[in-house]
Amino acid sequence: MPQSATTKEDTAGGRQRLLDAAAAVFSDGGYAGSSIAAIARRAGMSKSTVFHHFPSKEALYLAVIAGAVEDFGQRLDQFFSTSEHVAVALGRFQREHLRHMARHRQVVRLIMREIQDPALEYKRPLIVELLSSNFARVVHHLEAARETGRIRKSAHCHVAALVLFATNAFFFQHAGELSGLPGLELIADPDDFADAVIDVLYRGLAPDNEHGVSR
Amino acid sequence: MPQSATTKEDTAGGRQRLLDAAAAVFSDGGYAGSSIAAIARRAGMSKSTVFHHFPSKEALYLAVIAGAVEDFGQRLDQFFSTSEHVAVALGRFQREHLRHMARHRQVVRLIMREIQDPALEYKRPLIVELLSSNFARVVHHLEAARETGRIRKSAHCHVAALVLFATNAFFFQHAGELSGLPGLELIADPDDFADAVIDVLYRGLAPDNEHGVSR
DNA sequence: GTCTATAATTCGATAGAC
DNA sequence: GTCTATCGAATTATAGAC
Repeated sequence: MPQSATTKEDTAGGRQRLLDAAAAVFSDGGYAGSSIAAIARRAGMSKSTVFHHFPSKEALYLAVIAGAVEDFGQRLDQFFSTSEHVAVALGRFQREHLRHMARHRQVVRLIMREIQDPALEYKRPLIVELLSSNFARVVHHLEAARETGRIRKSAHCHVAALVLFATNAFFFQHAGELSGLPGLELIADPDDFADAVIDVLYRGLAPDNEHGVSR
Repeated sequence: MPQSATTKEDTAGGRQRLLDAAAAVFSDGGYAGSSIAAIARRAGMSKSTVFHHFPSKEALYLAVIAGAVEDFGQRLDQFFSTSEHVAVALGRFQREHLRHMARHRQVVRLIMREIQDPALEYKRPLIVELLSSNFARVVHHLEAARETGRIRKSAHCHVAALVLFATNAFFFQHAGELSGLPGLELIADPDDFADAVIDVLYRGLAPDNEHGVSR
């Protein structure tokens, strides 16, 4: 901890290079299929250097995942912080989330795989916790908007947040096939897609004159 | 083709038993990790009988997937066919879709895995085609509703349909962890969840007085 | 490189339904 | 008798061990 900024930041520092390399290697090959040696080679450093930065393969693996998730969490609040119209804020969140996933596609793939069938079973709660934290943050912002009347009082914020994440995850996973489907070509652009989703979510499908519905 | 109903339906007939067994075995173990022998054993028949029903392991695998998808496709139209309120129809679709996935969780897992990293790479288009067909059907129903003014004219039906599927897929995959999250316990019941999603999607998040928004 | 175990697929043959 | 489901044994293909 007592390093000076110079040491810490390091020009394209070893640590970050290591994390990137690990993300790439883990991403194809999975946890078990990736050797520290391979990661070290890719990062252009020796195995011992890897162990200087992280105490174990597990720790490195988790650091890769936590890094991307927390990184997004840090920026998340900004998307909502301003006093703009909620729909605008939501649109920005959605676009930025998609961009973030695109930028970190390897880590995202890692996370998704880890959730489907965990390589580190007993670490799952930890990862879920990380993701939940960001989720809770979005919920919180929605609820704040609801309090101030910028979102309808009866809206279910948890569900709304979930729809946001779910839709983005889906888009991320299937953007490839999706763009081939008739009617969705227009949506090939993530930004356009994000806007379209928010349009539906914010304005709803109901005709403009109608309101409540009974089941 | 010229079999009588008796022959075809067969009391818990071998064919269906085979498909069920195949779904179970393929579901854990994946395509490569599952042997015809294991499937035959599970279905209580000999290997040769398997090949009597299906020309190859591949064909069996695909039949399992196609079966579940087409089964849902057949019932899909009914969910929309009536003249009830769109929100009601949407709610039913959402609930039935979740139920269908729950009933066929093994096949669903198979499909999701197949899409993530395909065991039968060159069959992917076929599977996508199957799924797309159901997707297109939902879009079609939404568009019909839009024509008749039961959904607002400016709504993007493709995106709305995608949100439906995406949300359900997400729920299916993460229902476990989800129910642990604070604020989502209430949503543990799939039916309640389905209704909540439709509430958001149909009515939107906008305050009841407000309408269009510029970005 | 050969040898071997494992898994896919093929080949008759049998038994029962209509 | 023909048709279909079923089986046991025989035949390939393949991947890994040595």
